[in-house]
Amino acid sequence: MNTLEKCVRILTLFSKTKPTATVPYITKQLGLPTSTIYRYIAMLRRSGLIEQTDQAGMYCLGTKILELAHNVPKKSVQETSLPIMAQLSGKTGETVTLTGLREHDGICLEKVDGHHAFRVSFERGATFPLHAGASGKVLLAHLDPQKQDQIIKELKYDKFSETTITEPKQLKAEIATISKQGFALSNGEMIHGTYGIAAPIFSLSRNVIAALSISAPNHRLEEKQRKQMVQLIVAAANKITDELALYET
Amino acid sequence: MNTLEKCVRILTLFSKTKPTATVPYITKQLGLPTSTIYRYIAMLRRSGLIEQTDQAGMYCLGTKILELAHNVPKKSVQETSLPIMAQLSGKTGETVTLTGLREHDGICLEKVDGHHAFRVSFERGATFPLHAGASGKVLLAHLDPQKQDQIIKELKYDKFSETTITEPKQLKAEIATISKQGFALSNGEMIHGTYGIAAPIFSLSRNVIAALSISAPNHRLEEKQRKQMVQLIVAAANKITDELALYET
DNA sequence: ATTGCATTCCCAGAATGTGAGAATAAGACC
DNA sequence: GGTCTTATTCTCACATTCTGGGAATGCAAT
Repeated sequence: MNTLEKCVRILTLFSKTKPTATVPYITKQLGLPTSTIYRYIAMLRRSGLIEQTDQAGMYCLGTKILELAHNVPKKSVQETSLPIMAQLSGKTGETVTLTGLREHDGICLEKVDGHHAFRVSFERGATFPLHAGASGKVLLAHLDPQKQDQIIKELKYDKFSETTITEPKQLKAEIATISKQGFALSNGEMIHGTYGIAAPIFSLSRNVIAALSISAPNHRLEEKQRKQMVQLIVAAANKITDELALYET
Repeated sequence: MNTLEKCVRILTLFSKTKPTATVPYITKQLGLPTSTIYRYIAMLRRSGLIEQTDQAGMYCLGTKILELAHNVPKKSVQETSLPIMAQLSGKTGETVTLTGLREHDGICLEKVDGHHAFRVSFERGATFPLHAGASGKVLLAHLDPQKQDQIIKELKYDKFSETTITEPKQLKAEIATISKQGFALSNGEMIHGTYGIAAPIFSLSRNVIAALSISAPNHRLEEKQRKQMVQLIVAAANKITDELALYET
């Protein structure tokens, strides 16, 4: 484990739910000696990746990361998708999200909020596990079998709600269905009370590169509307796939 | 120069205007041997901080950075400022920006876009030098004299337009004025054709912690409106300062 | 085939990283 | 003011990793 890897591990300890950490905490998490962690914290602070909060002994991620994030280029999927997402969100009034794959997680690359006051809203950069929610499942479903198996084995199967899938077998069955039908549904698997529909976006070489999804409070996606929504999402995802194919040639 | 510092230098080479880079380019920029840079790129890719673009040999910042950025906590200034910024933007129709200090640069922490179709719009995480633009100057003006002198010496004085200040002496004079009057004006110093007004936000200990600014095409901030705008900005900045003081006690 | 370029490999010497413990600083709590 | 507790820095002998020139491999395009 080299210096960079250790630094990234430290940085990854911070999350939305645990945005600050003390040195003793980091020490425990990484199992490295205190003086070593202090040395790392000093390094990370010098580079701006970590900052001290108002409270002494508390650290959080620094603004240098915002600066770097500003320079992460948008991929062609993102640029192609945005107008189509905006259109879809306008037509349906619901939040539309573009999700990519990053390691063994899904990551929100773009989102267009719906106009309803009561709505679901993810943020760019938010990550979530692949076993819960329509986007995660649809990404997983269209991965090549090797990666798929590997990820299914290594997932942690956190239970977010009553409907969250927590068994590898169950997940495999679900994924097989999704792969056949070309879209995924989620009834509150990740966030209780919400409903999600997702469809895959492919590269020219027919690899999944992202998932397009729509999310709403579940009463607005009951059976009647749902059928129509599925059609809209699948059509939009296919449109993005097609446009990407045009550019890639 | 340790591993992390080298990594951060590599990451910092990427910018909005130069979002991708090749290994030979990085080699030249950092003055390190090719095989070393390849080793670093491999490390950075493993951690997701850098990704390969469609073209072989081209690299760009990776989505891991988006994930990290999502977890950078908002400081109390940001949370206090946002509603006030929204109100100010609503009232004036112009873009309102909150700018913080990061090393020797300003960095956009928050922004609320105005409703005009023709408008100025910065993005969260965008950085810019302190010698140009109202926000930069106002931050510089209220720093403690030591830091101020140091930064004034070390600035690179890039010329963005006709009105950009490029002389340390001139900048010092300007800053003295700004410090006295409590706000800064910029007539296209950074972006030709735009006008900016900025006021400082202070901590309880009376250190500048951010600048609040309003930016617009210059014809919308002509002398008549400008006076009123200055009052609005200064009032809003003071209000934020006061609210922060309440919490900090 | 051949060229050009990206990328990986190799390895002995050089430079950094490591971590227990001591030392210091900074609050917090009698 | 004194006494804790906890944060933070420092030291140094030792271990580990890093370093970088050059050779080797891989991969397209010519």
